[in-house]
Amino acid sequence: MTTPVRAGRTRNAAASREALLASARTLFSERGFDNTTVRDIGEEAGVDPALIARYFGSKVNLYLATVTAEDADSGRPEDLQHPAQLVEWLVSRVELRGPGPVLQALVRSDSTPEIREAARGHLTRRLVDPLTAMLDARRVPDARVRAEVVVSALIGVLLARKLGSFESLATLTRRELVDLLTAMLPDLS
Amino acid sequence: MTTPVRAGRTRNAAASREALLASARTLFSERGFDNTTVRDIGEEAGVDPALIARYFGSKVNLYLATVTAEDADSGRPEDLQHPAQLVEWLVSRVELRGPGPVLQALVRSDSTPEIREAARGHLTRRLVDPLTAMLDARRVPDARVRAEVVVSALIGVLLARKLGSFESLATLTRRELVDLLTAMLPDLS
DNA sequence: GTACGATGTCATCACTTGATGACTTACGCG
DNA sequence: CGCGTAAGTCATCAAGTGATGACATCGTAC
Repeated sequence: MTTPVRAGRTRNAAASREALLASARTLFSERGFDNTTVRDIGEEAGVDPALIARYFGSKVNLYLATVTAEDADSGRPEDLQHPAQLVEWLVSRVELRGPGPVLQALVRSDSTPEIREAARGHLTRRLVDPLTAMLDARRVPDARVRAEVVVSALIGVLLARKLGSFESLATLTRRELVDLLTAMLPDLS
Repeated sequence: MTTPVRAGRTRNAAASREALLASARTLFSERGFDNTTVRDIGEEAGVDPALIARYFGSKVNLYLATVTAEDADSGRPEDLQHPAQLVEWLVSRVELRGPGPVLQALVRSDSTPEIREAARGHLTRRLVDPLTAMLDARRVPDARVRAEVVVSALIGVLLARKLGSFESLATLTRRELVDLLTAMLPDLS
């Protein structure tokens, strides 16, 4: 046990790595994979972009690391009991932390298949599977496909709102949005 | 009245222009703006990409031309009377002709503001406004914001389906999808 | 049939991107 | 101290991008 993980101040590999990861998450989440450059990430993190290669190997691997980090995140929707809570959770999360790199990938055709697959798996595990279980428990028919429809619909609405594509949608309060979505999707109530 | 518009065979500016426009629509619709190169468009159209500059000025202008062409398209949803018909129309359209360059833009953060604005206006005019009118006529409260939610939700679902992001969703027949969406969104029935 | 303008081709520019490796600097141990 | 290595910096590469303009070639009017 030689060096503690957060060793020195000015030179700190762990801190640089985390800074890159955090910036990558933010930027991928805002702009998608292709529209984020490693130089952007480095600048945002205050770290030389060459270190991305050192710590993550490549831009793609950095992206995959953000997905993994997302998986390890707190506030698991698996704990929720009622579908309406999932809407609440998802909306809050997007409002507070941005759509995240994964939601973007659902409806974007860019990126390598590798990336799409990672995002797809993440979404299925974190959102579709839990929702399917909830619907099943409530004897909703076609639970799985309905869960997929709900998740992709929610993502469409949340991304459109985040991007300011529609005026009325963008100006709703969070509460109003949650209530409206719950009202409009009876499977959730 | 010197030269008819569709003059010679081998050399035909109008035909080349149309070929570029059609290919651009297809590729923008599949990959989004940034992930489509002018070389791709030229190859797909069987036309030298340099002609894009000649006939449209720039790649951005070519995109805007596809949006305008979309506006002039047949099968206007404005003619529809019932919200459920709009789902039918939108689903059919996406299945047959792809999502189109405009739907992509709703949930994508790439592209210039210029492009986003054009796509936004198009969507509002073609989908949100008619749906708002229909909901208004049926005395649905908050018609406009509900229309925006429905449209962005539908786009989320259709893009996810088109991209194969979710398995069950991708394997539905068109009919099943329409019925399911109509059932899940009571505003539409 | 010939000359001119419209149409199409091509090489190339300037720029951006992800990646790489040689170089420099600071930390921490002895 | 001073040295070795981890950490950070920088110049540069190769590939790809949109755009441009010089050039070639076809079609048509005269």
